[in-house]
Amino acid sequence: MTFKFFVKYRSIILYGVSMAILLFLLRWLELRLVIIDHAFEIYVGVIALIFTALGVWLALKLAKPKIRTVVVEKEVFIDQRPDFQLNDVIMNELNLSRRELEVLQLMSEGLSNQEIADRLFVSLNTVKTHSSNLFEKLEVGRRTQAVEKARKLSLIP
Amino acid sequence: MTFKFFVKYRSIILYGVSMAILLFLLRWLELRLVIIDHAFEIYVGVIALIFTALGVWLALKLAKPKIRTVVVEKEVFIDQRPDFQLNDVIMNELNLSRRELEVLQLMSEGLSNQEIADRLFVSLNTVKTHSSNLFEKLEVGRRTQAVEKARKLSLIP
DNA sequence: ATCAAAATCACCCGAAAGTATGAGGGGAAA
DNA sequence: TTTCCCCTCATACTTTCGGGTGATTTTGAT
Repeated sequence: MTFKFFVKYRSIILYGVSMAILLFLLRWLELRLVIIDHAFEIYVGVIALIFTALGVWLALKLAKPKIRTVVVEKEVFIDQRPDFQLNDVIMNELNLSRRELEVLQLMSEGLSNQEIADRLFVSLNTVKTHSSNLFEKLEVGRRTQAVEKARKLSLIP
Repeated sequence: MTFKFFVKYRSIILYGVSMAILLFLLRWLELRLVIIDHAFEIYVGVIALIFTALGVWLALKLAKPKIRTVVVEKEVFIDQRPDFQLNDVIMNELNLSRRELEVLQLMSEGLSNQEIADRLFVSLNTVKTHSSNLFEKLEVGRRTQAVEKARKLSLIP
């Protein structure tokens, strides 16, 4: 309870204590400077400066820092290419099977036949068979032609 | 010039002037309170409080506001489809030669090495050499990967 | 249950692609 | 002049690809 009170008004309490001590010191100093000419002005000037500094310190402690929000717009370029839409018409026309399409897609991503086999959990022979059937339906002779043609026919993105 | 100087140190100058005026007033007040007991402590206490307030005011004036930057991403849709624009930056970055680019373009059209050789009037070996160099620069292992990567890097349409 | 299509797998073989190594010529820059 | 880069070409070899042939299993429709 009293601890919390102390924590909450810590700065203010410290300021008060500091003020009391300073006043005491200044009073003592006053008694020593009383014989010097213009001692009073110097004395008061010192008080002013010291307590100004104390005020500044207190303000920095208590004041919530101003936060100025700056909004920065950053352009993010997004490829407008809409979501790829598989051309079902061509799929039916060419009578491509689902498996053949899968092989085609992975082929277009640059995978080797063995890699495609690993990806689809089948044997290399199976992939070759599907490739062969795919080439026949697309009427091409090699994978690069298949990929190129499939892209044009919207079978792959 | 002097106007700018004033604007820049406006708070500090005002503080200085305020201090001078206050000292004058307090001096005047001092002469009126000198006959009252404990006048001095009251006098100094008033000084302390007043200049603390001034310090607080000055601190709040001078404190730099924290700048908090909020980045707002603004989506800009670009239509990448129209006229293909060769990415010269990547070309330079990868240090691709003109011949390598030519081979890449024909490769992406589905031509075999021999067909590319016929098209460019060079030998099969030459095409293989260019392909090899191209794969190295693109950090790929086969033509399908090269084509895929080149498309993504806007080296081919 | 039957049948056709799709999927899976194997093997053989030649073609194509890709790697490694080496050589020579021309042009530009230091 | 020397060096570097690009282009061209060759040879030998390895790996991957693709065609051909055939078989079995699975799946979906009737």
